[in-house]
Amino acid sequence: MPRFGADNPQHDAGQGLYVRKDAPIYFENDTANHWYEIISGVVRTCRFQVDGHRHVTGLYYKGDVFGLETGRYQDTAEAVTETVMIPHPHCTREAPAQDTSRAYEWNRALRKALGSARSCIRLMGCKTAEEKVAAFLLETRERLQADDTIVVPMSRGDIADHLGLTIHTVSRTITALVRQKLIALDGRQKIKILDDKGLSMIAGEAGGSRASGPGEG
Amino acid sequence: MPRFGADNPQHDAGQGLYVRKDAPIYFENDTANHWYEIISGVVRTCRFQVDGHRHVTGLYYKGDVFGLETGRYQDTAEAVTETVMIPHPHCTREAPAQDTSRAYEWNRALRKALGSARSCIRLMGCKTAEEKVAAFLLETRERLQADDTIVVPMSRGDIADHLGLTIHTVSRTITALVRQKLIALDGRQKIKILDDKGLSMIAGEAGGSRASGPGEG
DNA sequence: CGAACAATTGAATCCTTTCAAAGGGAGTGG
DNA sequence: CCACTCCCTTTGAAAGGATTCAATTGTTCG
Repeated sequence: MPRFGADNPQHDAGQGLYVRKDAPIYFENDTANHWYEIISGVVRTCRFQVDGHRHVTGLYYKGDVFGLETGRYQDTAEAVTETVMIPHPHCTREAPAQDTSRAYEWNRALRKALGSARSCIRLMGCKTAEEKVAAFLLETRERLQADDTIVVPMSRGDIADHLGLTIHTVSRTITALVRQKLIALDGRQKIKILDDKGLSMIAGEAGGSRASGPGEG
Repeated sequence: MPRFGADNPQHDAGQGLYVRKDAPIYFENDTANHWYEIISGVVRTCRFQVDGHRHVTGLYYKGDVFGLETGRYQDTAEAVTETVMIPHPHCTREAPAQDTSRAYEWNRALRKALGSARSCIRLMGCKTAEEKVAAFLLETRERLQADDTIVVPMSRGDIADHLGLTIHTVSRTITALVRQKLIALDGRQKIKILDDKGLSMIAGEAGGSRASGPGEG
């Protein structure tokens, strides 16, 4: 079985690693040699059910980290766009966490990974297709650090497998949001957010402001 | 608004903390003073949408940790059963990570929390109600370290809000699994797993064995 | 034993999926 | 430069599954 992931026991730590669009980075059940920090580009992790269904378990953007599981990778990682990232060696039995700074680095990375996982859980907690897509758009804007216009880097299929929907439903839902004048399309990748609060409402979040709410000023 | 969580700035680190069934531990948006390690009992974390819907974002059992977010808690934590846990002080600006052993402790805790989050994501990745419930039962057995008979500690409502279903669907699905002779009920809490592999198949996992699969010998 | 709450079950509705087909871009080759 | 093809996306109609509404059954606790 010729499987070629970018993960390699001999990566130079700190060296930037380039992977092209759609290239695999590591496979589920491979020995986890490194975790990765994204310099530029987008990465997805996914799992496959026996019936062939794919579940995109995470999407990672500039500054995010992934592949922090110990022992063996529990997902497959692939580049969504061409991506540059830094591989960091994992803690192993032979090379345990020697120095403190290393421990702190892991700490920071683990916190970051936990945050990504939380985002994913929040997204999947939405019930209807409209809630999911609205939440996804808001989340993607935030993680891409984009303003009102998002250039969605992944395909409808990726979005669908991330949200637990079909391509068709994702497409229909986006169309519906356009018709409601909440967003506008420019090609299939560029999505402009027209009504922030409207989207937030649909997503089930407190409209627009993330803080403790209006309160009783 | 009188909100009384068990989280308290003055917890004695290392002291066991007892909370009764259904008691709150901390609330979303509270300052995160501690993270918790469960000695006995079960805890749920949840978030609420503006429409009132509840999403159970995590279930934690003996040995699990929760509440590791920095700054403010992002979920509300409540005891599902009466619970004993150990509060651990969070790293703050005033009291940064001084010593190495503390850093390692956090490391271990963060890894554990990441594992719990992964489980949750795996569960929510299931598409149909049957897949979700089957996966939930298998997961619960594992995390309770139970044998074939699970004493499910939470209500149908908790299960439903965890899986993104309604109480009705959960109930119907369980009934269906009983009819298929995959499980058997004894009261509403005791669930006996009759057909391991059958459940795994439905859950979409490779039947029973978790390893690299049959491969090509 | 009765009351209150949790769980189960039935029937109709709504939403998502499935099946089927058409539309639109990007890239290649003539 | 244009025509063609391939693949992704959009859209339509029918089918399937989960939710909602409504009511019953079963448990636990006072």
